[in-house]
Amino acid sequence: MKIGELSAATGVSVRSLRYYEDQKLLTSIRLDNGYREYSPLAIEQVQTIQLYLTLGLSTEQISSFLHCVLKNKEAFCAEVLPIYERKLKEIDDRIVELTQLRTNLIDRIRSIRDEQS
Amino acid sequence: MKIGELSAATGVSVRSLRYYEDQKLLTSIRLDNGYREYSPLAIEQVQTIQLYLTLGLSTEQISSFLHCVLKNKEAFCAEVLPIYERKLKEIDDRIVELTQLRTNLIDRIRSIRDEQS
DNA sequence: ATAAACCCTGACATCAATGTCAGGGTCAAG
DNA sequence: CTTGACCCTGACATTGATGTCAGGGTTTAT
Repeated sequence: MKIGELSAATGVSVRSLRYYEDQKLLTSIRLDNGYREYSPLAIEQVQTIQLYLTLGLSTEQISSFLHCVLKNKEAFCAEVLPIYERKLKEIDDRIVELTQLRTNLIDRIRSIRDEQS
Repeated sequence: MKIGELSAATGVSVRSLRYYEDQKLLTSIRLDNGYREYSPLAIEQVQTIQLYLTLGLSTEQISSFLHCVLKNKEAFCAEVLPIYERKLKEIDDRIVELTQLRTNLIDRIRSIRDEQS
């Protein structure tokens, strides 16, 4: 499968597929003409990468456990849990931050409205 | 007041003060030697800028109403409210997004823990 | 054989406030 | 007069996945 086909099959841009390879998330062999050739398994692999990206993980984090997850169930990859937990803490912290901002903004909006009425 | 003094008085770096001027948030006059000279009012002005930055507004947004806010109370500046409301919506959207991500992560963490026990 | 559709690499742009460095002028105290 | 502490401008770096373009080779269908 050539890169354009993999892109069509996954909805991921050609640019991104090359980037994933750069980041060691995806491998391909090269044909004599220099074109990348992908195994059919690459489709599932790309979908897995996308899944982790939408979870907010970085390519670096993904690369640290992807080799394992592609062979086993997540639960058997010891690297996954700590990364999930770190990410969860990041998200919780960020939600707290945004919530405080939100409260502050709402107060200020109310003040303006009150002064105008 | 020279830029270093303003920086000391506000806790804002010299680099940032120059940037604010670039972005039309702050003005200064120039002495014969090319140095910036600030009025004592600049201290309060910088603190006001900082306040809006911590609310998550961009320098561009701030510059759109700062001239008004420095002269009047916020409530009399018609430009402020719509910007606050837009920002509030952004924050709410982001909180929803993060909350979904959070739920997803928690589910995955639980699955892993369940499978291991 | 030619054109369209693919593929390749390398590089710059995005967002935005701030850090940092280089190269150079100014001022104040000893 | 020298040294250290300021000040100036201009420019590159940061973050990170992706878009986009240039310049050039390959393949495929007509």
